[in-house]
Amino acid sequence: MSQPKIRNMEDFASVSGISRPTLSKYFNDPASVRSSTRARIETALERFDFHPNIYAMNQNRRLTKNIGIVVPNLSDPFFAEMARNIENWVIKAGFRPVLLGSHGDPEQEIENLDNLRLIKPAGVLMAPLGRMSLASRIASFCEDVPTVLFDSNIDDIGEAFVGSNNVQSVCLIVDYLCRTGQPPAFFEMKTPANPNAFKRRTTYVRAMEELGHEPRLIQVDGEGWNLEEIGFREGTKVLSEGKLPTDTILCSNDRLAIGVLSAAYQLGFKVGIEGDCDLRVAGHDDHPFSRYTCPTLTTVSQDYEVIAEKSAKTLFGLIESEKRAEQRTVTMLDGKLVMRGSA
Amino acid sequence: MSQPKIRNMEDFASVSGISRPTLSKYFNDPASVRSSTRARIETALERFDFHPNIYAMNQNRRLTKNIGIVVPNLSDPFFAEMARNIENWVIKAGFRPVLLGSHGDPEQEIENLDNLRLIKPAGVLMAPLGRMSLASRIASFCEDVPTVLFDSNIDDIGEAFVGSNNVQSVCLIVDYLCRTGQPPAFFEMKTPANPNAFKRRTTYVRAMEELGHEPRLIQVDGEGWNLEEIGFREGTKVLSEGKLPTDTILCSNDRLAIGVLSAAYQLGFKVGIEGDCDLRVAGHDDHPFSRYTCPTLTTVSQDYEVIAEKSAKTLFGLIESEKRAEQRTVTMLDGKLVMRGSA
DNA sequence: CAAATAAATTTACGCGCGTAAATTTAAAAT
DNA sequence: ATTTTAAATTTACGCGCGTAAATTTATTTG
Repeated sequence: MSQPKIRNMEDFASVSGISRPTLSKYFNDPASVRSSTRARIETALERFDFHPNIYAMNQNRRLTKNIGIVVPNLSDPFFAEMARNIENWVIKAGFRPVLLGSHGDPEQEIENLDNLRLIKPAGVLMAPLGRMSLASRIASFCEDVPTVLFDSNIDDIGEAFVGSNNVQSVCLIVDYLCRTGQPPAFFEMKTPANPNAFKRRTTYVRAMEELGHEPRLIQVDGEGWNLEEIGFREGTKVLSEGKLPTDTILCSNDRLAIGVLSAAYQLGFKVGIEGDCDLRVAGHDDHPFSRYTCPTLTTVSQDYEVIAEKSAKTLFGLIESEKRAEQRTVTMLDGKLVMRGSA
Repeated sequence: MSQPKIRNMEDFASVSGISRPTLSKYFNDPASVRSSTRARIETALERFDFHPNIYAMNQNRRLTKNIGIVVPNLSDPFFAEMARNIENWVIKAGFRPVLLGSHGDPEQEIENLDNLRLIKPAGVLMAPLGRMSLASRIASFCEDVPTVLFDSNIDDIGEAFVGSNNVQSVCLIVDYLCRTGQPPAFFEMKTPANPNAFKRRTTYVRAMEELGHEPRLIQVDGEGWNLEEIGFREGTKVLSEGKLPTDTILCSNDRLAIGVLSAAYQLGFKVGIEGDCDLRVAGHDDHPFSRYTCPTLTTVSQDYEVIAEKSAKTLFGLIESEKRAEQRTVTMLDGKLVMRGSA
C-alpha cells in the first residue's frame, strides 16, 4: 500500500532485504550475483522502480559503463545522424552514451573532454574538429582514456581511426565526372572549418593531374559552419560572373553543393546530366538531405552506418581487452559512388 | 617548477593557501568572497588550472547551475538549431546547459528527465514530444523542477509555455495562398509523430471554411521522423496519380514540403508562382534548409531565436525569484510569412 | 585605539555510492 | 552429515565536494 519513498540504495536495501554491497555488485553486473538473489532483487525492483544515481556511481567506480561521443557540431545533420547511429551501438553493447557537440569550437572540444574525464568513461568515440583541434591536449586525454577517432584523423592520436578513404572517394568521383563529361572544377572554402577538406583538395589536384587535366580550384570566402549559406552566396557569385572554366563543379562536401545547387536554380541554370543541361554539380558525403535536392545530388557516400559500427566495435574490443592497442589501426572505408541527377 | 598534480579542491586549497570551504564558496559564486581573497584564488587558478568536479558538486548542492534542455529529436535541424540558440542563452546567463535528445521516444523522454533529476538542475527547458509524451510523468517532474515548455504545449504542465501561435500562422499562410491562387490542400501524415500537427490540421480546416473554401486533407501513411522521405514517397504518389483537387499544397511542416518539392521536381512539375507553373507548395516552420530548396520554400517562420530567448529568460526569471509562477503563462509568438519562390 | 562587524578557518558531518576485509550463511561436493 | 566452496552480510572507509557551527582573524566603524 504505502510505498515508502526510495531515495537511495540504502533505502532499497532495507525494503528488498538485500545488503547494499550485494546490490552494488548487482547493478554493476547482474550476472555477478547468484541467480536466486538476482531474482529477489528484480522482483523488488519491479515493485519499487529504483535507479541508482549514476553520477554517484561514476564518482567512485574505477571504470564506468559510460562512453563519450564527441562530434564537431550537432547542428550538422551529418554528425547528428552519425551520432545517432553510434548511440544505438553503444546502447546495444550495454554501455551508456554521453553525447557532446563542440559547436565548431576547439576550446569547447577540450572542455567536452575535460567533462568526460569526470564521468570516468570506459572509452570515447570522437570526431575531432580536425586542423583546428588542440591536438596535444586531445593526445593527453587519449593517454588516460581509450579513444577511437572517427571521420577525421589526427596523426598518432587515439587507439584507432575509422573514417572514409578520401583519396579513394575523391578519385572515384573525379574519375566518374571526367568520364561522363567535362573535367570538374573544385569548389571549396579558402579556409574550411570542417575536417577532411585539405585532403580532398590535394586529392582532387592529384587525380586531375593523373588524368591529364588541369586542376581548377574555386576557393571561396566564408567562415564557420553555415556551409549551405556559403555555397549559395559564393556559388551565386561564381555562376553569375560566368567565367567558369568548365560546366562541372565538384564541391568539397554536400552542404556546399546544396547551396550551389540552390544558387544555380535561382540563376536559371539547368543542372543535370541530360544533354540540355548547363551545369553539373557533384558533392561528397551523401548527406541526409542530398537525396532531396533538385536535382538529386550525385555524390560519394561516406558509409556512416559502417563507420559508426566499426568505430564503436573497435572501441568495445579495446575496452574488453582491458589493454591499449599495441598498434594504432587506421581503417579507411571506401566511398561508393552515388549517381543521382545532378552529375 | 614541479607543478604538484591538483586532484581535488583539497589539493588546490593547500597550494593556494585558501581553505576549502572558502574555495567552495568562491566556486559557487565568486562575488561571495572578499575581493582580496578572490584575487588570491584567481592567481592560483591561473597557475594550476583547477576545475572542481561538477558531478560531485551536483551531488551535494541543493541547487546547481545546471539547466537541462530536452528536445524531441536532435537529428532534426530545426531542434538542433533551437537547442543551439538556447544553449547560448543559458551560457550567457552563467548557467551550464545539459542537452538531451529523446530520439522521438516517449520512454527516452522520461529517462532524460530522470537523468536530469540527478544533476539537480536549477531548471529545465523542454520541447516535449507532444501527444506521445507521457504527460503525467512529465507533470510530476515539473512539480519538483521549474520547467518551461517550448515549441509544443501540454496543457497545465510546466510553469510556462513559449511557442508559436499555430492558429495565427496557419491562418496567415492559408489566407496568403488563397489570395494569390487556388486554395491549398493540406498535406500531412495520418499519424504524425511531431507535435503541433493536430493543431495545424484543425486550424487549416477552420481557416478554409471561414474563407468559404472546402478543406481538403491529404493524409499520407508513414511512421517516425524521416519526414523528407515520407514527403517524397507519398508526394510522388499523390502527384503522379494526378487527381489533386487543386494546384496548391500546404504541408504541415517544411520537412514534408522538402520531400514534396523533390518529388515534384522529379516528376517534372514546375513549382512556383509564375504563370507557367503547375504547382505551388508551401510549408511551415522556416526550417534551416528551406531557403535552399528549389525553388526556395514559401513558409511561415517560427521565430526560433525569439522562442529560444523568451523561453530561456522566462526560466531565468523563475529561478531568480526562487518561487514558482503563481500562474502558468502561455506565450504564443506570431509567425511571419516568408514569401519565397515555391508559392 | 577599542569595539563592532565581516570574512576566513577549523572541525565535522553528510551526499549516494564503490569497495575491501572479516565474518556469517548458504550451496555444492564429498 | 560433514567438509569444501561460493556467495551474502557486516563493518568500515573512501570519492570530491557542500555545508553548518564554532572559532579565529581581518576589516570597518565609532
